[in-house]
Amino acid sequence: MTFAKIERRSLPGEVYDRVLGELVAGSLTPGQALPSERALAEALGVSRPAVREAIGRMAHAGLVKVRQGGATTVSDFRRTGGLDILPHLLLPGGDLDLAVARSILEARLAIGPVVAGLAAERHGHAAALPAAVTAIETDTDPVGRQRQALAFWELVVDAADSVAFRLMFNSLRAAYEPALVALSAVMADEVDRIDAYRALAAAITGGDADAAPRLAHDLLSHATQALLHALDLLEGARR
Amino acid sequence: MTFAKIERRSLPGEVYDRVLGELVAGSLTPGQALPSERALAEALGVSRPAVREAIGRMAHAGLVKVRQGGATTVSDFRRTGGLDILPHLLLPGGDLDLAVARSILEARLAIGPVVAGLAAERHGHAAALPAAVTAIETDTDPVGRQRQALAFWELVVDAADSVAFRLMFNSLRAAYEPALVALSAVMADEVDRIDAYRALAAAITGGDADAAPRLAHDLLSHATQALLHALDLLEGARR
DNA sequence: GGTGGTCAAGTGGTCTGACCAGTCATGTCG
DNA sequence: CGACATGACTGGTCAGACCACTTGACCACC
Repeated sequence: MTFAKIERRSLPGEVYDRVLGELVAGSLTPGQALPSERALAEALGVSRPAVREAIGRMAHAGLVKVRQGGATTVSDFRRTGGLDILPHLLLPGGDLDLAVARSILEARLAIGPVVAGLAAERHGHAAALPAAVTAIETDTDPVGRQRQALAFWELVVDAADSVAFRLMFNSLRAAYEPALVALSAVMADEVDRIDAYRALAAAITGGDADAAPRLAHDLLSHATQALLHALDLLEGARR
Repeated sequence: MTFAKIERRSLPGEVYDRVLGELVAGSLTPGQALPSERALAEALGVSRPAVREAIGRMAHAGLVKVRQGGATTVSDFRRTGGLDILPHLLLPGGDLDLAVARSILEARLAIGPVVAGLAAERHGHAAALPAAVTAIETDTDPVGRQRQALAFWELVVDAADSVAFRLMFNSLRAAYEPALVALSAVMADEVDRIDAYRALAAAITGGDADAAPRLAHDLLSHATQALLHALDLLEGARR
């Protein structure tokens, strides 16, 4: 028997999610004034510090603009938000946002090969790659394989030795992981191609900066196609 | 006469920057325990709520791990941080981090062409591009030209109609903007190539998804080369 | 008619002090 | 020696207060 983790969410976190939910849902439009902290605190049944902390995070993330004395106004998160709000946009209120999912897939397909190329150029810390491939191969669970594949890519990003791409990967993973279980069926196609992983690992460790991007693109494009197709179907079904 | 805006920094923001500074400077290593909120508050001469809010933001950004009852521990920001901490890594304490700068340039060079390609594919909302090129051309101030060029790229990203790339752009811009003035000399080379911008704009509005990435790469690679060279020189000088 | 001054109300900014809840090291007892 | 109570310490939350600031209305003045 497995026990689901008891979730202990913090109060400010809850408030943050709640307000952000209103924001991405569109009931709070850019430029509009947020209710005052005191009013929000009363409406949500929490104390002002909790609301303050949540709003402070939102301001830090560029989602709202607070001005002392004046009202806190909503910013256009598409113009001012950072990559870290991606998870909230992907699953606003539990439903998958198809446009966001599509854009994440595009980003994955575009960036993966670049990172693989950089990793091949610098092939310094890529010694662990073959073991990571074996780990994918050994894992029989579809979800487990996805996690192993994620770990594989993490090593690739590490080998690329680029802070910017590393942080980008972290943000994208944060958006991807919650949907990981739901995607396991569609992704099985990709994570089963052990040979493709092995070839990519070999190109990187071998320092083949020409082949690595090509192999990475080849590896990623299959599932990307499948997923985009699935998204199209979903979109049709929702209409 | 122009007046510089009076900047009013918030106390929690100050605390955040201070602690993050310690973190990226390496005096707080991953796994290490942060001083308690009360101790930090006393050490920094502020109240506990201010410290709490700062730590709350850091936890939200994945920089530290707080556990009720236990100590707050430092995470490895390279493994858990999001793209939004990039500005802090680029200018830790005012000095430019060369490796970070290099990685941002690589990311720019890799992503720009992809976004341009997507924009050409979808050429839906690219009507404003020619005007943006004219805006670059009209501006005589080197720094102003850079800002106009940034606005140009913003339109390109918009035309690409990809949320993920949009947010990525926002994060990268946040890292880039503080250094904009310092870079104006090296970037002048790029922003003076009005014809290259015009050609790229034409390819995008014309829906030429083959030429757009090529033109974008061509446009970006020049300054990238120059900047990487400048970074090498800087690195040599620092040694 | 425009300018600037004054004032009150409302907002965010910060602090204090308090209590709750969870963790951990300590020391005691079996 | 080991299991276990216990107390010190940590973060989580709250209420209430005061300060700093913005806004808008009103008013006196030029």
